Amino acid sequence: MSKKYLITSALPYVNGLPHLGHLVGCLLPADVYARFCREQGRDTLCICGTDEHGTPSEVGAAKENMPVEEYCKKYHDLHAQMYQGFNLSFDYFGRTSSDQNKEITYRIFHALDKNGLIEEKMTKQVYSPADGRYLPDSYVIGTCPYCGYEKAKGDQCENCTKVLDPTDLINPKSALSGSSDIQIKETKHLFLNLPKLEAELNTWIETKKGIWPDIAYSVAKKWLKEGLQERGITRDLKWGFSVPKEGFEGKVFYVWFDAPIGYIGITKQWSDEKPNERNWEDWWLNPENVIHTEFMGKDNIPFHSITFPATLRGTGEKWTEVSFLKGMNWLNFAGGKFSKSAKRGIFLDDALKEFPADYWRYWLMANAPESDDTSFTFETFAATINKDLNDVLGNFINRVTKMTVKDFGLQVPALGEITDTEKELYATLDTLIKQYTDYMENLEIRKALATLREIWVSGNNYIAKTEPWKAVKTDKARAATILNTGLNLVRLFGILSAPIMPEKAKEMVKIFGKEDVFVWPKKSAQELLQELKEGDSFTAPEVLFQKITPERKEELKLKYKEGE
RNA sequence: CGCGGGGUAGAGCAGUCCGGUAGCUUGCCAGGCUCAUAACCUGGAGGUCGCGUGGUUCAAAUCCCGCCCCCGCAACCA
Repeated sequence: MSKKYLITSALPYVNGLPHLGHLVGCLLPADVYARFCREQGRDTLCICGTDEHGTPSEVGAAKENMPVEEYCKKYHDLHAQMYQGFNLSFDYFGRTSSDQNKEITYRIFHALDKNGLIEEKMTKQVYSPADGRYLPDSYVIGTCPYCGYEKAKGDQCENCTKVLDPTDLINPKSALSGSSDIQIKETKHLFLNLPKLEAELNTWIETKKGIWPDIAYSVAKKWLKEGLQERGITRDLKWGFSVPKEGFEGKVFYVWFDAPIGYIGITKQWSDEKPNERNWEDWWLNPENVIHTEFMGKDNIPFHSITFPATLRGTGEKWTEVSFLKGMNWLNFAGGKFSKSAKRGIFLDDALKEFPADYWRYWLMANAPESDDTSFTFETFAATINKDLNDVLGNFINRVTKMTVKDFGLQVPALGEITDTEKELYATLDTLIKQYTDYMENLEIRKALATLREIWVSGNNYIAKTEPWKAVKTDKARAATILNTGLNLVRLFGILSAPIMPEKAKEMVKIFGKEDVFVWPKKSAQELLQELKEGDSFTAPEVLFQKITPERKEELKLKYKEGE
């Protein structure tokens, strides 16, 4: 039985709109890899959705004066719409608040409870009568007892970075209402006993050394080294799955308990749509036959490498675990963080208004923050789009098709004698395509994109060497051979670019009126460059890419306040 | 305090695991070509690889020690 490829992107929190950072860290690479896998002919399932429970949703809904269910639906739909705009090819974009997720969450919870991994503890929680709710730690602000910073949050002081409890703060206030009437209440909560699973997790994580990216392995190891602690999985909120246990009425599961379970719940949403042909258990209770690749920003690594695997293992059932965890660093905006509240950075709706999705997709993958944080600037964005997409790729397509139309019309000219120059091209492409495929397979995204670019360059190189504009005057058959090869290159470049730039790739292939379902090339370059035959007709393509002018670049910098 | 990541030509990165005269892209300079989106192709200049004129070694960007700087870090900021 051939393996199944399960691909998940970290679930973006429903509250507010996503920006380029969300896209680059998990959503986009998951899509690129899913496309790659599908083109390889693999049984692929790519799952994503919105993470909906928790205080920020409740607060956001109150602010917009709507019921929290409605609020979440509204933003869920907005997320879905934007991701569609970026051509993210999730097989299902679901919700952690779905009935299916509730069912799976309960199932896992009961199993953990049965295995003695769930414990009750009394905890002190901050209650604000003015807000009529318990406050999460970071919603309490006050003066830091260590450095005197007046706007320290109850979980950590941003000024001195000390980790705090809300009760440490001097003059604590609610960040919501500003009320200083803060009460500490004793309330009972459930905890997952992570220490019991620590040794087992450690053994498992060590098998990932040298396989997972450094950042993923070392963050997981760091947590284990410091020793796991029991982790609260319930909260005093209304918006969430109610806790199915006596004595816990009125409490819900903590968002971080049901959010990763959401991958499974969402898969069940997908399979419930066509229960006769789909079965979520084939994907999630089938560890021997499923390769599960997860994509996420570095903040999410602990949950996916420690907490969630522990949750699944604790059930005693054979759940599919993460095989490869692709953790990404941050994408910053002009040196600082993207920020919703400060309106810093580029949000997805704006991005799509400025440029086609494929421009963003290409830049983000070519500059993916794999080994270190990376900054987005319009300077590098414009330079990359102009050089790589316009000068190298776009101009190649343009020169080859224009020349052919002028000298041979709208038909693929005949392939004549194959010379050493063609053979050299075949050899170069064989090497580069192999390299490109390997990098995609191993999720070395920047290197993959650099190789893709090299592939495009090899086309220009070939044209420069063979000089068809001269050949057409002296040896028309030779010119025909060169342009035949050139047109085949255009089509091949389209196929190879498809996971990264699906729209533009489609346009590149479409001019030959052939398939628009992409199949990853497995033949030799020589065969690949003979798929378009003499006499096949094609249509002259529109100019595929537009340059970003210096004026436009400056406008964008001003508009998005780059450098402020 | 501690922990993790990073510090390599003007800019952005690879190379570090498995030591052997420092590589890629962009930018700059020169040449070629003129089919094409003033583009393409070729060549060149440019780096004491954060610091210690530290240790190991015939040989260190790569291993060891000490230090400095940047980014991130306890769970509802991706």
